[in-house]
Amino acid sequence: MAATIKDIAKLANVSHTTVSRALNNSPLIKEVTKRKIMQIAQEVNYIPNYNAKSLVLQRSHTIGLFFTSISNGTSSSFFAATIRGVNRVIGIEYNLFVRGIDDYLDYSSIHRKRFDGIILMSQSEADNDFIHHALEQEIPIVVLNRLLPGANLVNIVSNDKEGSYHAGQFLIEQGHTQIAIIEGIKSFKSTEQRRLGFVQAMEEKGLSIPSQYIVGGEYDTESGYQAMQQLLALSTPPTAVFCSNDDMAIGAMNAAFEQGLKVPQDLSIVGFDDINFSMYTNPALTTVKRPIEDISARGAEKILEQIREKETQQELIFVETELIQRKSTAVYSE
Amino acid sequence: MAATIKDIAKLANVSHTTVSRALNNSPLIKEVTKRKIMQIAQEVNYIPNYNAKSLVLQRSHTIGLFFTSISNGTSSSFFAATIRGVNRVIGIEYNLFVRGIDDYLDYSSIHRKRFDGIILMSQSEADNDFIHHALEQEIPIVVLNRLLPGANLVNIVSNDKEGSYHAGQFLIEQGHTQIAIIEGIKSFKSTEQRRLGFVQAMEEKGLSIPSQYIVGGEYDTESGYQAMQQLLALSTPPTAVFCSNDDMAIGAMNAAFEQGLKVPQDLSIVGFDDINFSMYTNPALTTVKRPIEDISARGAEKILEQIREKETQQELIFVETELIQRKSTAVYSE
DNA sequence: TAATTTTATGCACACGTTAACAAAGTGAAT
DNA sequence: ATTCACTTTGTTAACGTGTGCATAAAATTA
Repeated sequence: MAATIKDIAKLANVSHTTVSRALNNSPLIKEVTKRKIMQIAQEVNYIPNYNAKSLVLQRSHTIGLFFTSISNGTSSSFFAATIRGVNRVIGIEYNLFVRGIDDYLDYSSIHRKRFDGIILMSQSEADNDFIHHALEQEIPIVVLNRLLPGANLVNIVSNDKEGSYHAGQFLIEQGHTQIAIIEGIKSFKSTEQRRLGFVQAMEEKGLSIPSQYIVGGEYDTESGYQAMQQLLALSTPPTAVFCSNDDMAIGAMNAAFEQGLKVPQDLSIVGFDDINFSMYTNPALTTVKRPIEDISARGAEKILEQIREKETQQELIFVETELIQRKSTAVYSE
Repeated sequence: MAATIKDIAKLANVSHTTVSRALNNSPLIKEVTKRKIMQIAQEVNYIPNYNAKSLVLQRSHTIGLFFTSISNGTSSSFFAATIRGVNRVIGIEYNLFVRGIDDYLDYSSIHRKRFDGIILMSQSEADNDFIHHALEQEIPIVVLNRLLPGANLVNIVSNDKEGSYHAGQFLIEQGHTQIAIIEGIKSFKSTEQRRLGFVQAMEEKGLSIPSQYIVGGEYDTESGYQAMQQLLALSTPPTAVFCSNDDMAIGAMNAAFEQGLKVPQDLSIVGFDDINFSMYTNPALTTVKRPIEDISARGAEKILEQIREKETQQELIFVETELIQRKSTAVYSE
């Protein structure tokens, strides 16, 4: 059915090698022949067989975009932004392959022949095995979102620690002293980074954080809701809460409303990420913006670069975060 | 580097043919040999080369998940839910390939050899060319989300018309008579269906819809916000608004708040989709639930079925929608 | 034991492409 | 005209796997 280079060869009265060369624009072929062959290829609607190509060239034309998990702890907006960013950069000559690491029982199917390169949106230390495997297989890899100091790969991360430091600092500047934090999934690196930045801001100003003011969440809305309920049940509830992501901040806001509290008059709330909806919550959410889509796009550029240049580079790229002040925070007043 | 069946053949002192058969569990091979070969394959950590396999078997082990567009008009939650649903069903022996149709200038690279099957989350009539192309290439395809009557494919759609009919009916039952609709992207089929259902509800009760009460949006939050501004600027603004999706409903709510209106006391708002956040808006959004993830999962099951049975079936599956009553709607009171 | 059937294995080619090497053609310099 | 260099094309094998057909080995039957 579908035409092959051999079919074209017959029509053009040349060998299939010549056709192959012509189509790959090899300088070995005379211009006239080249044009004739191109012409015929057009006419028979020739489409190269990528499996054959991949087999002989030992390349897959596939880029793997992996997440720690697709179903757990990856919010929709985060997930979508990542794919959008990568998709923007990767041309259609590449297959874009999307999976969660936790779908794999073992990594034997992850190897060089199947992936020209891997982009990993990494959220958990549990990914280390996967990364190790990829490096072992000598698959070019860029890891996004989670800092891996010293590893021989391209690493692009947002400066979460600094971001949450600014968030904490901001709340203090607003006169708050009773400030709580709702954390993300325990095993996620981002959870740790965001706590660290927050704690640093507190300590610098000599504020202590009672242990009841540090409460765990799961990065989803429901868990933010529950965490806030917990905080509000305390004998001295906080006057401001820093949430480790926007999803939880939205849940937290709801819990506050349910108790009849007003945000920001009675309670200030800060989120993290600046997802699409943050601008449209009521009140609009003050949050730390983290440019996921850009990070992903840069990751994609980097992986293409590595594939082109056929050498793995080591690089650490920090992307800055930015505090977006909206309406969910206010100056503390007794 | 990586072991091939020939390597195993040498180690086992058999031909590569025997190895191939053994690994494919052919009944031609003696149990003992089979076990021996399996054993060795394990030891050398054999991984089949899918390019070679695909080349000879004429199958790609790839399932394409296509969207009308990845960047325009596809909301994050919708996008993520779709991928989650498909991902849940498709085993890791398949490549899951994700792309937007609008990334393609022409469809020459979409052919049988490259895709065992295609799942299309279709939103626009502009997709018809693509569908036609797939059918022509005899690629098994299931189309989700958009009704294609009579086409020779599996078609899974939510009953949007009925859903919005119920939404309209509900608002009328609440005593509203001045009801507006904020529509989605013009070229999207869902836009039409949702309008149709809504209009039907109105007409059945003898309510007319003034043309100013039908206002266009783009399915994103910002456009819902603007559309609502438009409505509120009218000399007689509506007392209830049906929004063609939740994203726009959230934008609309914000516009209302900005004008000092209270939802639902001054204005009732209904959305469509029941995205994650709908439960957490303030007030929580009354909306029509559409089970995207389930639709996608069923689509994935269907495509696998078609691939297994090697015959394209024609089937139309309707998935019911459900009105979820929350707090953004109230009985009309003058 | 010989003939026949059944079972297990191997040979050789195919899938569609690229590439090293060989060969033929072209033109210029001697 | 002969040699040489260069340009263009063809021959052949290779990538890793599956399969029709031939064949060898084993089991069954006569």
